[in-house]
Amino acid sequence: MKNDKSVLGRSFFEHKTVVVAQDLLGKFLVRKIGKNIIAGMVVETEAYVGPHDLACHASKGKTERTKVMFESAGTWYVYMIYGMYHCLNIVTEDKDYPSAVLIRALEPVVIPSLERRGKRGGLLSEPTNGPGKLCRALKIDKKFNCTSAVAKNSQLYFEDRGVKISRNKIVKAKRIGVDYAGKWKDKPLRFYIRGNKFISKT
DNA sequence: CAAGAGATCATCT
DNA sequence: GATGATCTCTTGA
Repeated sequence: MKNDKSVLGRSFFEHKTVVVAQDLLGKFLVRKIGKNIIAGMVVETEAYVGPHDLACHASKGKTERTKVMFESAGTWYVYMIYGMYHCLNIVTEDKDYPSAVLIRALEPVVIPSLERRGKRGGLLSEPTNGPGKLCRALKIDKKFNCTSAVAKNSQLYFEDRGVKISRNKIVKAKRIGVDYAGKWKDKPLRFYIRGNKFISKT
């Protein structure tokens, strides 16, 4: 089915974090704001894979801030960083196991039905090539923290629009901004689509 | 072009 | 009181 669009459900996120991080490439992040819909294709992610991962916020234990990562798969983890930017993560794997995928970059997409009506609503006018920037563009803030991406009526969720990213298009790289994580800082847990123009960094 | 600093605040010690 | 899963602007070679 060419035009088959399906919303990703909980089971999609209940696999190993490194697998989910790669499977999310080519999926679409959809944001509903009132009657407007804006969306982007996921082109870059990072995996934070559990309590033993020193770069994972939850590696220091379960606290008020990190308890979201212990939630069931498909829960949003949104937090503020450096006082000015939000980062968007989707919780993965089993409940009580702290792991998540950070959405680092999107490729802007035009929603045809909105464009036809002459609206600009479908086109992202702000850059989305970085975790802080995409949150600004999609107006994501802490209201989404601890909410579900797999619930009906969610205003923020993923869709599969049939785009398939072949294995050899996926680049593995070390994560960014985690120099404090000791031997974990160089682990190849960042994934992005080879040649895509909307990657946060090269 | 590369490198460095500042902005600014929730969270943890 | 320190620091960070960032971004942008300024400085200087």
